[in-house]
Amino acid sequence: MNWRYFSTMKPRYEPQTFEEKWVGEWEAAGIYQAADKPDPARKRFVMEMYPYPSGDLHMGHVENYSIADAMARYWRMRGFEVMHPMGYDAFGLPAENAAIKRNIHPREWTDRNVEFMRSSFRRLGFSYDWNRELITCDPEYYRWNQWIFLKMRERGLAYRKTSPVNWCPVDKTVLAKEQLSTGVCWRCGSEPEIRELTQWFLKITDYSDRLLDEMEGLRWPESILNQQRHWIGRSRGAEVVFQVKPKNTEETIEVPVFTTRPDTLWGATFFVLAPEHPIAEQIAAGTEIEESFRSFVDEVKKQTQVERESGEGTRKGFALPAVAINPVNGEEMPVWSADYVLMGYGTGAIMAVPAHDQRDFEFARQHGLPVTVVIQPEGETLVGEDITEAYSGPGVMVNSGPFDGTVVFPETQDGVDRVIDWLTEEGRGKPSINYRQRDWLVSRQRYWGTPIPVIHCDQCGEVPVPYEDLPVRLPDEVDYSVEGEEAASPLANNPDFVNADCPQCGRAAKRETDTLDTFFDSSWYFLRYCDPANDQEAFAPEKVASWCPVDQYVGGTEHAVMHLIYARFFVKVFQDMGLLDFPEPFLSLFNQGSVSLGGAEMSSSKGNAIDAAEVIERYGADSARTFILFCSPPAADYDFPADGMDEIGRVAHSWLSRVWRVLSEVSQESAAASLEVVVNRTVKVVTADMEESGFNTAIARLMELVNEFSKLDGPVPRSAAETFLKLLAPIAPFITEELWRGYGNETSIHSEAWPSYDETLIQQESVTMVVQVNGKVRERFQVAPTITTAEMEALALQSERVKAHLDGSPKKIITVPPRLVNLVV
RNA sequence: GCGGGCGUAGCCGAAUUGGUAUAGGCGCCGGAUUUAGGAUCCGGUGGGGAAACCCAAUGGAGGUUCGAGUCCUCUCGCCCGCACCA
Repeated sequence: MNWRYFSTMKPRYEPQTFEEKWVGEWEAAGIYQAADKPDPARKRFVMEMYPYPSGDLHMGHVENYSIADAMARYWRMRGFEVMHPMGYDAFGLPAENAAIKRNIHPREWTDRNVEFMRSSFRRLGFSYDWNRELITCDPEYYRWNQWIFLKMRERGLAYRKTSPVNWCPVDKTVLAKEQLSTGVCWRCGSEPEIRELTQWFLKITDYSDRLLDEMEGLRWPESILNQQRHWIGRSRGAEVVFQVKPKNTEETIEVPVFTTRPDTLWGATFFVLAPEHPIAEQIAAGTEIEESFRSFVDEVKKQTQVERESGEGTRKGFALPAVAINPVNGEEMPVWSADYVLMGYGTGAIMAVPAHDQRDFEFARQHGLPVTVVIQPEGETLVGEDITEAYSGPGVMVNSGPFDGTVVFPETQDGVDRVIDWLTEEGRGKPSINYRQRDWLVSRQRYWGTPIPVIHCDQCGEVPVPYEDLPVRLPDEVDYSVEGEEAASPLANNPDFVNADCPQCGRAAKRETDTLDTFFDSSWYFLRYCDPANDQEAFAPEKVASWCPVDQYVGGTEHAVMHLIYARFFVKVFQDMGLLDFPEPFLSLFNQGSVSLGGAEMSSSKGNAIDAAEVIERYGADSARTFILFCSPPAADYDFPADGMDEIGRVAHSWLSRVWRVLSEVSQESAAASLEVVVNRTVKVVTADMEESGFNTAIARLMELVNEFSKLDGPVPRSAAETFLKLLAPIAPFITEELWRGYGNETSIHSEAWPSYDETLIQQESVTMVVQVNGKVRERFQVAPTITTAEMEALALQSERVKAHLDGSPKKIITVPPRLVNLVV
């Protein structure tokens, strides 16, 4: 006997008629709300990188959230307490630029977009705990930015210094080193100018070693870890002091150099100072080359990074009137200034060993400087005049005084360390470690950000705003127009904001007018999710302790050395402050692939996007989600065909329609044994797929099961149908709920337990055994999975088809129960 | 140049990690049903053959192995990240 469960059943799948209804019901039932104190053994903190609130949402965005939501829903069904929050990275340049362009306030623009994003996310059925939503431009959020900033300042981790910094002329603000991609501004692509400015920095370099060493246990894509390792760029070597003698004076100047190859010290044939090096200027000062040197420096400075790259091969140099003394053998060598030596790395000065460093080699050949070989590779004798490139591999030290005959392996430091020890004993040098990473420049000359809570007083200097006065609120009035010679924030135009009393002496003083980089906001928002309404502290340590660290983080690769390093840094600082007791914020990181359309990056503003709202309107939210999870492995890139919108209809909507047709009507009869086996096997493989985030293959398995269902004579047995719906629920939450409730279930499918499977049932299924002769398949049998080796061999040898390829008895028989027999003749 | 990754059907992609290559889907071809459909259902879809059956193929060339998409060597092509880091 069959039941038709839908008295008013619509024959067609029309998701628009029921999807929205469930959003409200789920929220009313509170099924996605996370407790403050979960069972620590059964908790999962799942989150995606929170979005910048923009006014549109396309299928590229949908992928990120669909992946995380499928994970969150799966784990919830697996019995975990799941926290899956959402928030908005609501400060920042785009809001300000858009506001200027449209002549509205950034807050208005932002609020509108937040409202749009929130309703889009609800419509897509993402299982967020909306009670934890946060918006970073909310004073109740950014006051804790200010609190953290002041705490860091107390610990000496936030400080101001004057230095050459990158200033983007289009965005009209300074940039952190991390925000230059290939030498240009990461947002707008313009070439930055170098300006000498006083800026706020965070001392992230104090944490370089921990950032490097503590990443080891993270379940992150190797490429991200590698990018971070390279970004931090720790290199071990020695610092060696050279005596530099300008020709026009008797005095000598001590100039330290950093080298990773102190074993090549005896091969140093010249000495190079960066053009910006103050000692280079000192040497030139008052000599006849002073003018020409200055124009050389100007010429080098004029070059941007991009130009320096294009001018590859020519190494500009300037011979300075000085000699340097090699501390290992007392030999004099000429002193040069050259563009390839950077002031920003090491000490800004190098010993040049052209025989063993390619850059030094090129410079030496171009400027006629000597090349002395001091490392001979095995089985070869290099001659300085003849070689055509530097040799940097392992070998035996020669012409190296006490170290002649020492074998060195630069890769492993073998031999090199002996030289460092010797230098240290002799007082000529010491071990040294250098980092590529620089301190994080966090001040920005923009309005729409967190005001830096500092007051500048003529009497007292730099005075922190007292904690009880936080937050320092952004004023509503803003005048972006005025721009002086000095890079200044629009806040500087607002006298009501700027003028303040010094908290220490009470006299008239001026507020800091720069705001914080928005990466400051995102460095700790995951902690705030644990305690979003706390007005006494940034977060209650016990709440963070019960949910953090984040178990699964989902996002793109673009933040490899920005957000993902900054957040790690903050957590380590909080650990030192005793606010939490774990070293790393994100245990597992999943990078979704990029989504493009017709080979070009999806972008609504460029008119090259598949709009999520349009997909929902035409096919429903489930189709959007199912398509994006099915079209390719979630970590792989996917390029939509030109008719991408139709493709979603052909693939996802038509399959869900089929699901609808096949499962609208179910039978109360129990499933036949053969169907039970198929269902159990499906549970097994889909579970394995979900564990590995293999959503595309999970959907493929579910498609196979639907194909099986449709081969049945009558309606699908209810138990089988419900198992299927549970497996599909994390991916397509609406259709599964609609059908599930249609069967008469009174509570949500999303609160159901994930189906289990019976392995013994799966073992009853016959499998195909193949018989190969010399590796070629000649016969197949359906056999029980429990078949023995002897049975397999017997079966194989009795086959006529096999005998036809056999000339006598096989030399060797390989069996792999229960799948394969290979006969070797 | 350095680091990471990829190359399987016309297209997106599977392949228990060394064991039936091409699951699932799109597209295409054929059939059924329908007043009609760009709907639905069924079947086919590397090549040859009526069929039994035979042969080829995972960018290319070698190698290890009873057996290689998977491991090794070389090579070609593409994508991403970093750019003189001493």
